[in-house]
Amino acid sequence: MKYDHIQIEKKWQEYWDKNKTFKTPDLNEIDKSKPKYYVLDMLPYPSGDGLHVGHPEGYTATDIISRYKRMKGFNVLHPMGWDAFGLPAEQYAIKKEINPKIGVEECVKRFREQLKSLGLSYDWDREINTTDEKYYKWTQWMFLKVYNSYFDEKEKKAKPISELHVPEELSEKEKYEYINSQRLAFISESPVNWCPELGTVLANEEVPEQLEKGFTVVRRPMKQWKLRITKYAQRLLEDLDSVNWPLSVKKLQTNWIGRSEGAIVKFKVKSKTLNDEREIEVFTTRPDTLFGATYMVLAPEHKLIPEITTDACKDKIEKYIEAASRKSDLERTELVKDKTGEFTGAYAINPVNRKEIPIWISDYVLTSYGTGAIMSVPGHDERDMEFATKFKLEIIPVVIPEKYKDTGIMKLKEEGSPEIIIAGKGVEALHGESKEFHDYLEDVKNGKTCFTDEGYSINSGFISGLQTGEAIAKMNNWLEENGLGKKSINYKLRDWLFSRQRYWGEPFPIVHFDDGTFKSLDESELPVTLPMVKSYKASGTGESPLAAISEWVNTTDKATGKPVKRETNTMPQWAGSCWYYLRYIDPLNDRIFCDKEKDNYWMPVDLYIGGAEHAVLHLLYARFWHKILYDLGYVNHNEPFTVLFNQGMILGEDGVKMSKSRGNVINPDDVIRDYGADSMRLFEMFMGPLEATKPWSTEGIGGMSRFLNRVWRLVIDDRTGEIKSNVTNEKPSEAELRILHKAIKKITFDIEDGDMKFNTSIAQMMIMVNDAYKLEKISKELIEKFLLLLYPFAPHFCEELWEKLGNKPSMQNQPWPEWDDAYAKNDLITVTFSVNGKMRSKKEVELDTDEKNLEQYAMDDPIILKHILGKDIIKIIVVKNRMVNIVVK
RNA sequence: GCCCGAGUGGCGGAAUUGGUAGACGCGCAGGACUUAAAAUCCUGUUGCCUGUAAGGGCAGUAUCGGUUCGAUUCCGAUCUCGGGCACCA
Repeated sequence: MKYDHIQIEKKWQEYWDKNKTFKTPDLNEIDKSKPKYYVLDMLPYPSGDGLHVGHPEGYTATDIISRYKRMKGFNVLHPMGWDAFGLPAEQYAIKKEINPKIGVEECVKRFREQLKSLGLSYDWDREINTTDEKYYKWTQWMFLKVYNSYFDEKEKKAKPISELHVPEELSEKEKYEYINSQRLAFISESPVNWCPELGTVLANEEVPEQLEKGFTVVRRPMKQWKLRITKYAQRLLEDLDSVNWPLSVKKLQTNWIGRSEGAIVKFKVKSKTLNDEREIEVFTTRPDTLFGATYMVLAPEHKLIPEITTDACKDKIEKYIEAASRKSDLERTELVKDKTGEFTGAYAINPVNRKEIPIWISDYVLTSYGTGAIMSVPGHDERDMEFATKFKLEIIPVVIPEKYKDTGIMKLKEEGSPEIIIAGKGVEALHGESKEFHDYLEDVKNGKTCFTDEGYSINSGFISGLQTGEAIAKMNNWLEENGLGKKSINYKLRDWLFSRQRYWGEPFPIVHFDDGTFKSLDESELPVTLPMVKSYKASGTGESPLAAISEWVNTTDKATGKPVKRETNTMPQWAGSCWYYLRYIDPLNDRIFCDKEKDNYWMPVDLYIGGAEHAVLHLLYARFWHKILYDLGYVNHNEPFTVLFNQGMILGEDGVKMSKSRGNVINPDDVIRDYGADSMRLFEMFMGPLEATKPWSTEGIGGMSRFLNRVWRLVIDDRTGEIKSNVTNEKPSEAELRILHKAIKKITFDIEDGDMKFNTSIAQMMIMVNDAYKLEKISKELIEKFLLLLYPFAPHFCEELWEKLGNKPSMQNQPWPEWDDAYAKNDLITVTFSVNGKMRSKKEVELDTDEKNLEQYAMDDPIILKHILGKDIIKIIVVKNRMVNIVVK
């Protein structure tokens, strides 16, 4: 009987299902003396197209680890579920003209079948679906927790809003507003990323992906829900140190959070339109360049603009603001290389030298970063220089590179007049002495050179002559002493835009009163379910389709009996996946999202595998939610995922990304039908390290199927289907033990080291099989041990042979084999002999032959003798168990 | 422009820590079995030069240079590709 993958895989999948082989018992039934291991795959989004070959790659890796860890005696949690709210599911449903709920059911069914056909060892009793109301009830519950919390600046953590100190003297309305302004979930009216094609707003993190798909994204002021993730910027940054994640992902998150240290500086405004003096605050990372600030620029959205603009400039300014507001982000950045701007007619006073400097507006200053205003130091900032050159604004060099330190600073310090290099004596003094330095200063003044690095201050009064670091420190002190500014830290990270104007998402547990106020629902009123409707297409007006369903929107406030309208925005796709890993731990609990004791046992996740595309989106959001839950005491750990691993992409056979339009998509169903799930699993692991991007190969998987057939025929007689006659019950011979123990050692190391390089494990198994074929007879014990090694990789195949050899299923209960170094090591080792570093000869010697003998062997070697004949031996290097190198002249 | 990561045969990829470059697989070539094919098994497979042959020589891990007895591995510069960020003051 030949190896029949279709029949065998079906048989064992049914067996595992029926016997619940991979069920993880509830906490009170578990043997707690064993260590735990939580292996998690990133929650898949079931699409209409089904799986592609990229999905099983990561899933196979986690499956290997799961099966291995169970054999090693761990309690393993290895669950699977579905992330199904959001745009793709909704777009799919629109295309098919069905309700998304129906569409999701279809896709999930298909995905589940496909995953099962891969023989993955999930505990299917813990399956979750983010669109199930029993699930999203808790997503809404968590939103309430976020909404009903504020961030305590002293303790740097979230606390219940009931603990917030509200000033007594405020009126009721002011109190309401004050509390709302402190909540971690809040409504804000600000420019957001509006995507007209999708009819919804997008989070900053989502914009690049949609632009890549060819959608447009424009800035548009809208009232939206946001989550105050910025309060957690510092913790999200710091705690990256405590997790074992790929450096690239840490780097990505670090850049996204974008911490920068600097100072806030206050500039007084001098304007004809104002009687009192107003102040403009700016953020700068280089307070040492304050003496070089020759003008200011405000973002077009800056609040002070209407107040300070002079009548003469009003028209032009208003026009500019109008034009800027209509530009998309893309237009404001990439497409427009030329700087634009307008003069307000107003001036500010540079606090360090009392100089009057003009105030401009320009869209190169972003309203959402820092204070929305900058001081311009054109000599030392490329953007400022570009602007200054275009509008003919003054440029003063205030920092010089290290190489001019001596010619510049030292010399002038001796003369006691460090700050007058530009005019008068300073320049005179330099003439003839250092033309190069003089030319450098001229280039800066003329806008030809821009020096943005650190160096030494010049033309800067009390900080002239200081190195940048010292200059910054001294300036910061000066600012603080004079009440003109202070040290400050800024982050690029913005608050998370949390509402979408679409149907297919979690409704907010919020209701609005007629007077414009709103309140959250009580926990007992959850879940707020999505109404089943016919038309759920995006209205495109900026309003959710839910707004049109009056019988859903209009309801009554439980507490007051007043008529209220439900919030009609829905939550973004990421909401459900922010906490799913907690639900797996306690999926049926209807009292709480996850029992705290169970959380304490299973969390944190020991291994988390998924694609790199989630580096900032999901992984940042999930960490943020987890920290809030931690602060409020619902979970026991600060970070959810201890180890993260990114699997690489699988490309088409042509070496480019798989896509329908290219026609290079490989369907796993076909592969499993033709070669079997075991061959596919093995091949995906054999293609290369898990993290690498690598092309698919149909011929390659044929080779893997050949390998399994070779193993099969090693044991089974093809014609009779019986165990082959040369398989004996004798103990393995020494030769057999040698090939076995080497393989056990290699494979155990490969799995344990966490590099996810299973290609070498499989190579080792192939070597073992090749060696076994050379034996006259084979011990049954050897084959059984080999099957245990192969089992995590090709489980159906191994279960079948295991059973055929007379053993009881399942192999899952067998312990992982141990190796003995006495057999894993080679007794004989090949040592190479080199002359002048060039390998000339080699010899087999016993392991650990001492250096003296090795040297003697080399000197006795006729080939070596030939190469050193008639030459002087300068040096002999001997490395035990490796080589001898003779240096001659 | 800035920040990561990677460049090894025809291809995917191996090479503890600086110590035999190319494990294992694919492909290809030759052979065995077969009436034939498929399947299977065996042999060979970095390039160039040399030899009837066994063999021998030289070059070779993107390029150039450095450290070293010895470099795919360490250091410096350059090139190419992939990923991320991009007026963040």
